[in-house]
Amino acid sequence: MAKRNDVLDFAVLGVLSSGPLHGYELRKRLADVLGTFRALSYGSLYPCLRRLQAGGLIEEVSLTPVSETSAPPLSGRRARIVYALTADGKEEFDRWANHPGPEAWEDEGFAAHLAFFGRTESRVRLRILEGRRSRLEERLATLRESLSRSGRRLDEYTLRLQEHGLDGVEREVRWLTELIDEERASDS
Amino acid sequence: MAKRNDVLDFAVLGVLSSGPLHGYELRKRLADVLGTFRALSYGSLYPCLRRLQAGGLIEEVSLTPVSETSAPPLSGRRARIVYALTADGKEEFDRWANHPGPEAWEDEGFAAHLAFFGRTESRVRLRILEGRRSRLEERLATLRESLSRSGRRLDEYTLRLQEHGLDGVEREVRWLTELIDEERASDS
DNA sequence: GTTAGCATGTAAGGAGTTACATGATTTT
DNA sequence: AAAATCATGTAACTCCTTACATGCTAAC
Repeated sequence: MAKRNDVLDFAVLGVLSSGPLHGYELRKRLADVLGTFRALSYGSLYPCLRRLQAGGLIEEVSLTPVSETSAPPLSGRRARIVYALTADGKEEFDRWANHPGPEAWEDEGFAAHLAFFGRTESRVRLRILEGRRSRLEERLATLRESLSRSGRRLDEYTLRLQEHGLDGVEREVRWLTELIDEERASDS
Repeated sequence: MAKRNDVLDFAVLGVLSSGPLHGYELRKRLADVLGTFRALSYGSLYPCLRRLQAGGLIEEVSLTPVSETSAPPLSGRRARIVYALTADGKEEFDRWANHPGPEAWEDEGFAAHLAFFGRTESRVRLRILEGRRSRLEERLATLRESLSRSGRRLDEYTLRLQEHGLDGVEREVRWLTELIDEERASDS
């Protein structure tokens, strides 16, 4: 199992795990949670919802979504399709959040896991943060190696770009170290 | 014109502009120049070469590529197909390098332009750097706005991730400002 | 009355990857 | 004799975006 769009599926389940929502609203939450960049189009989202529904992880409900606290008579507006997690969906989300695979060290996967750290056990959080840091340290080694290998014959500006990229990764490693230290302190 | 793969095409023309190369070697140079990340697969590169050839921007040559300085009798080895820029290809590359479109402010496009700054006029370099900086300042405004809008209801960790992303963009703006100042100084 | 925002969806296409197919040469 | 590196190429597949189709309500 687990082969297809994984990260997106996980994010959708994660957002739905705080309450039922319809597609349009879901997309906005997704953008907030994963960063404005990962604001996917409806052309991705709606097929994803159908896929999750077909897999029995979410279902249509007729409840008003949580966003509508003091419901305006939901007068007209086009019919919304509100989705909620099923029991299987909750289970699947929990499996994702607390039994991370190697996708959790990659850029997108890591961001998605971090976004739902509130639903992840402290022990697992630490594992994800450390795994991510190792991943970046590997990348750092590769970058340094390639820079010292081809650095001399590179354009001055290209060199600056590479060095800037390297600094960025180093910065992220320091950031992760901070998070790890805090996690260890609060866990103790 | 100009609709399809643009950035990749530009990068290939750019690498070939320092001398003829065959696909295998070209791919390695491309990785050095654009960062190891942008190391595209042969499944992308070879079709790209055929596309450029069909467009008359590159052509097959029987010369040994520059990489073979003191040629080992090129004994066996599978037949290599060495490509060189045509006159049209040189012209097209120059148009790219010195008449940048809006793609030059985006992540990939900017990296590609920077990689060939050696072949770009100082005046144009400045324009690209400043355009990129404006682009990032826009992004900064969007991020800040979305952070202050949805920041309160965000998970502590998600917030940290967003802030880290924001810091990263600010850092890039400072970096660009350095480059711009240097460019202005050397231009004077 | 027209624009903006809400709301769902499909079809076509772009850009890339992986896995495969093929085969030689050099190094271990 | 196996493994690594050189070298070119194709087919299938993934994931995503854009543009379109539809239609309602609220605000200007």
